Amino acid sequence: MQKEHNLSKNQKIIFDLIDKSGGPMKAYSILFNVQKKGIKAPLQVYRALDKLVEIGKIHKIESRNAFIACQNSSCQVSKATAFSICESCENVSEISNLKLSKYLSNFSDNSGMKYSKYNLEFFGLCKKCKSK
Amino acid sequence: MQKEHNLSKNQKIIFDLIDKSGGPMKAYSILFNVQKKGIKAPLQVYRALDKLVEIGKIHKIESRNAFIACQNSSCQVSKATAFSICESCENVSEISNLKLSKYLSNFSDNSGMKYSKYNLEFFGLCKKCKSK
DNA sequence: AACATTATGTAATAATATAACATTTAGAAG
DNA sequence: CTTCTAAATGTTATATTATTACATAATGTT
Ligand SMILES: [Zn+2]
Ligand SMILES: [Zn+2]
Ligand SMILES: [Zn+2]
Ligand SMILES: [Zn+2]
Repeated sequence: MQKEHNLSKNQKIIFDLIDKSGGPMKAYSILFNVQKKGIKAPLQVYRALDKLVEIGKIHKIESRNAFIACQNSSCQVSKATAFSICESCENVSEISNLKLSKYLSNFSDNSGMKYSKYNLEFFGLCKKCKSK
Repeated sequence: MQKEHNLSKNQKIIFDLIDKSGGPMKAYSILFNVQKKGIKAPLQVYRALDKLVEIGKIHKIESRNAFIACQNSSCQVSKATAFSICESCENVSEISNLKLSKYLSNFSDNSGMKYSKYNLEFFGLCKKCKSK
């Protein structure tokens, strides 16, 4: 089970916005959208984002510098993330696949390194974009 | 086999620098290092980086906004990349593991999406940093 | 109440990346 | 060789993403 976190005021505003958007959002787009709620500065946004990432409520899509609400309810997801990204419409969704996550969480090579975290991004064309 | 690409002047300067560094380099650090060779503007660096990424001579480490020379000689590597990143010393190395790359290249879920590319980043502590 | 931790507010600035436009170089085609 | 085209370069300006520094306020713990 995921630990319950009581989000602070700014964290809640920003999480709700991202969550409702249903897709990835960029920091300055978030900023623009929450200015009417009193959040005026980039740092306020980035601080909330940092915290939300830390507790696994959102994830950063590294290749896009964007943030998406976690679509997964299981534990550990913030340390083991996988996404599919459409290179045409930029639709992003979180992949929830037990076999994949087990495979990657247990992965080890001959480097002597024990991995505590991974992030995987798949790229391609989504159904819609493929049929165009 | 990888197609031979004749690198242009700027591309060669920048590739050689990254390659010799042995690790990831950031764009503006590259810029600083090649200014004595006549490359004066960020765009000159980014254009060379774009091309080098495109042809697979370097890869971008998305979580670090840094670029590393490909340590892999096999084909298709630019569409199927995996890295291990030490969160303490920031050492990065490219993972070359046939089983892993086969597993991921063949991965498909129920989204109806056919993936043409992926990038995987593992995080942890390298041998050195673990023993400190 | 005292203390520590977390969150907030604000301004300035750093770091990363692209747009727009002019020019040059290198290949391919005739 | 000449013409055409694609790729690469040069330059200036600007857009986008993210952090530093410092002051204050709210929250939780002992
Ligand atoms: Zn998630
Ligand atoms: Zn699409
Ligand atoms: Zn490679
Ligand atoms: Zn290390």
